[in-house]
Amino acid sequence: MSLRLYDTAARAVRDFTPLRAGQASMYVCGLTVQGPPHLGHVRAGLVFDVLRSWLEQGHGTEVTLVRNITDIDDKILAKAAEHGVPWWAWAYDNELASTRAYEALGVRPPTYEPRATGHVPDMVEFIARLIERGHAYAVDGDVYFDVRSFPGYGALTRQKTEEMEPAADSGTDERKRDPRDFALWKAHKPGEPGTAGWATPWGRGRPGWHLECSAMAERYLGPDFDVHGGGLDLRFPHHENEQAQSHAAGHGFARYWVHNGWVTLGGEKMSKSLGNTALVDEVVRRVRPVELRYYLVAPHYRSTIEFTDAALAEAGAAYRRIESFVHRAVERVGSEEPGELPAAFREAMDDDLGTPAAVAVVHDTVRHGNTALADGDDATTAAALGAVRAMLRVLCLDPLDPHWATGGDDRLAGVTDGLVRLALEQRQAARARKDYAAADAVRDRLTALGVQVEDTPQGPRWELTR
RNA sequence: GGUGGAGUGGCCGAGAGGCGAGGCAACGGCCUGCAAAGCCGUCUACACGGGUUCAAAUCCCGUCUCCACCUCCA
Repeated sequence: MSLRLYDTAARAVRDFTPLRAGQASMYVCGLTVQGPPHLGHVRAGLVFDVLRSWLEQGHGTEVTLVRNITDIDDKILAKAAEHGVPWWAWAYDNELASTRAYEALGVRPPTYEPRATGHVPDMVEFIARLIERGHAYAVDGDVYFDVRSFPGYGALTRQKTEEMEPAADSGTDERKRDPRDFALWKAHKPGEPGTAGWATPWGRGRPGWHLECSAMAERYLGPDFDVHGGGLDLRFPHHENEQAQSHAAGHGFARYWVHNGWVTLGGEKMSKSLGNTALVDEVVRRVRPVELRYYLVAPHYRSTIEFTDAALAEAGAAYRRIESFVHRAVERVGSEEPGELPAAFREAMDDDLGTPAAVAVVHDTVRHGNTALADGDDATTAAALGAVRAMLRVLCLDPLDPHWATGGDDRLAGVTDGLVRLALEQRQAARARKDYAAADAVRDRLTALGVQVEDTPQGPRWELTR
């Protein structure tokens, strides 16, 4: 069974066949590091982390994943100026914040994470090629892509150029041949810092946004590659422009376009201008990162996720049910290594990365495992544990993965365990002499501390509830 | 104006012509000294109005509501 993916360009689900058998190349638009990341920003990272993981673990495909950092643009310059810091320091600070956010949510680093500012020579070459082929022109140090020279413009998003609203700033710009022409290269402007400019054959200036992705995709993945990913809002103009540039330069470019849906808040797309953002840093203070990952990974990647505290709490409860099975099963049968993936899980993931159905298989397996655990059927318990761990490993949600270790002080953990056991022994003694008031008092005290006590046929066990 | 998406049970969230996804909550039962955890069961939903069909949440026509993009956007 092969993976099927929804391709935005085809507007249909297509069988995924990589250019080179056993190897897949993916380019994902990363962040413009103008501020700290919110949930919407990291969703894209998460979605393509899962896609990569499924290609690797589900299909034995070797994945080269390139996710760029846009570290120079109008907003970065504006915000840095507003805060009185160099633009490059502002960008780097936010790049570090993004890396921390990805790290917190278990998003593995891509194969490579190139920065726009590190690829100016590639862009210059790219522009020269476009000018040579008659698809770009320079005016006063700016270089524009000539939309009318390229008949395929608008193909990705089915935009008919004559129906499009003219760009807000285009009416006044008489230097462009067409209002829809977009900047490949921007001339240095008087007020801008000198460090935000590079010498080119067309004068000093800085990169236009769209060009960097075309240039970096070519450098690391070649003129043709498998998947190009990013958020829905990038379809137009960003991806349309990228495709136009690369096709006009003679490249095959992306073979599949994959776009993830929004995270909304109050029914609207998270954005700084609306003030409706939930920053990763803030949310992670309220819930464990692994629960946030479950919340963002369980719905289908093309669905909108309306962020609410109640939904987040529900996701946490659902995840703890899985986690609790894994811990209880390990206590009973030892830490079974990840085993075979259930067929239903494979089918779900192959069907356009159907994580909702895949997660349902996890829950079904957990239920069977719980029954086996209650029946003392160790062989079935172990098999369920192995399957659950294998599925969770694909989603990077395995509670036994060292990544999710709480990381506390081991010595302190030992002391805590000893103290809780001491209390539980007192409670067991009270229960033995049927002094239930005393036994319940011990349990109540532990509950108040966030220690949940469960009596099992093998004796009492405890778990932290938060 | 153009392009694309959405509306599903108390809630979250899948599905895309027939077969009750899954989870959370609630209620009942089993288990328990009582709980907790777990298991079993109950709640039979698809924005609205028409139509096609033996059969429609799913296809067609119309309507309403919401969201996104149209050169800053994950």
